[in-house]
Amino acid sequence: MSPRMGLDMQGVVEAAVELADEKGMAEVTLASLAKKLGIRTPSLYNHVGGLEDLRKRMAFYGVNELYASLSEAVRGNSGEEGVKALAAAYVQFARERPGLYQAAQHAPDRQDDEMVKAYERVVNLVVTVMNHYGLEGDAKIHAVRGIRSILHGFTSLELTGGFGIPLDLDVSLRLAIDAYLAGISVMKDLAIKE
Amino acid sequence: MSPRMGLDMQGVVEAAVELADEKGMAEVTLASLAKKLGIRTPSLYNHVGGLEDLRKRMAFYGVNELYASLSEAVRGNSGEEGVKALAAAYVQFARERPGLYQAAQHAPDRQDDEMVKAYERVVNLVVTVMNHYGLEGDAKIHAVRGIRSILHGFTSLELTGGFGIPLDLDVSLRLAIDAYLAGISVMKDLAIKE
DNA sequence: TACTAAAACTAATGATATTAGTTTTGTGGA
DNA sequence: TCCACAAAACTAATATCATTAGTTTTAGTA
Repeated sequence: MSPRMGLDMQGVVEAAVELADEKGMAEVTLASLAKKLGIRTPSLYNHVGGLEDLRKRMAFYGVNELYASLSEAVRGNSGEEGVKALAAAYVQFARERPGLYQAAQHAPDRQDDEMVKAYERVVNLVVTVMNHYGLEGDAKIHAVRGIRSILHGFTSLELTGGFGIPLDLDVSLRLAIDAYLAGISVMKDLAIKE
Repeated sequence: MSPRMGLDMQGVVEAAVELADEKGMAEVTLASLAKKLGIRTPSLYNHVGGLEDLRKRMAFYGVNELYASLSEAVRGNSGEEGVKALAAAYVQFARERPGLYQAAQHAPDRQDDEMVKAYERVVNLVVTVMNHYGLEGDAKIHAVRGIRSILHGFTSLELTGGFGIPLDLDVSLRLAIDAYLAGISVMKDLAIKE
């Protein structure tokens, strides 16, 4: 053990994420984080490289947590059930940890190998559940982009208060996914018959 | 004309939007905006109420510009063609004016009547093009939420660099919309036959 | 031409991020 | 047991912002 073990980076990042979930990413400053941790602002530089570095680490943490939630939800379910379980887990994650979800949206640095890998794990999970539809090559990529768009778009609109009318949001998402999947199925049938 | 006509609010907001399009919303500060306009920071307070007020006005401007682009694109087209024209115009807007699109995402203040109305105009445009599908009541609202989720999700992921693979993005969006619309059609047919 | 109100300014304050350099302190080895 | 040291935390200082208060400038109008 190193001399004088105090805070560590993981604890700092997790405290920052707590702040984000409580008050939103905009309220996560080095000043507010230091206050929460009971230390002075410059002491944070012993654990993170600065505000931008903190945000990157929060994004990394968020993407990994999202992956954990999604893979847990998908486990055992395959095909259409898998997609529905994934979708439900996706919005649940964003609702329970809105700040962390927001943090995970930080534009991924393509030079950062660890970050790219973490991001790809999530995308590959979506690819896996979509395998049930028997799409190949580009068609599969397009289909995955579609699902990801629905999930992120719906979540983002819900979180920013974009849906005004008080009509059950879970039903909206379920119907959107159902329609999209039904559409993929019929389009695939059409393509085969040609 | 009032004494000493200099800048006006509209000019300030438009300069801020230019900054946003050039460098992203994060770079839009009162300091950088004042520099761009060749005045000192406090002078901006003659035209806007502060940074938060500026952001609200940028969002309002963005939502109105988006509406103008979308309604122009939809004009004349009805039904499925209308939806496709809307979708194409939506992503085109975000690509040409990424900062303005980002600005328009600022969570709408439900107390601000003008803002709420501007936002509703956009949503109602989507409602209009979706009328072709003959959905009624809640079903229509759910369907509109679905389209909005696809459009915003796709756009947001594209702008933040969420799509890594170099595969034609326009095709991805077109297929996603096609699949969703096809799905809505078959689901409606099923519901009728029951 | 003189008045006036808006526009723009200077000055000052408080919050933030960041760097440099100092002090504290817990742990592992002498 | 005690001591050295490295990490942690600190103070001090600087630079950038947003914001407020109060002053000066200036273009249109009476």
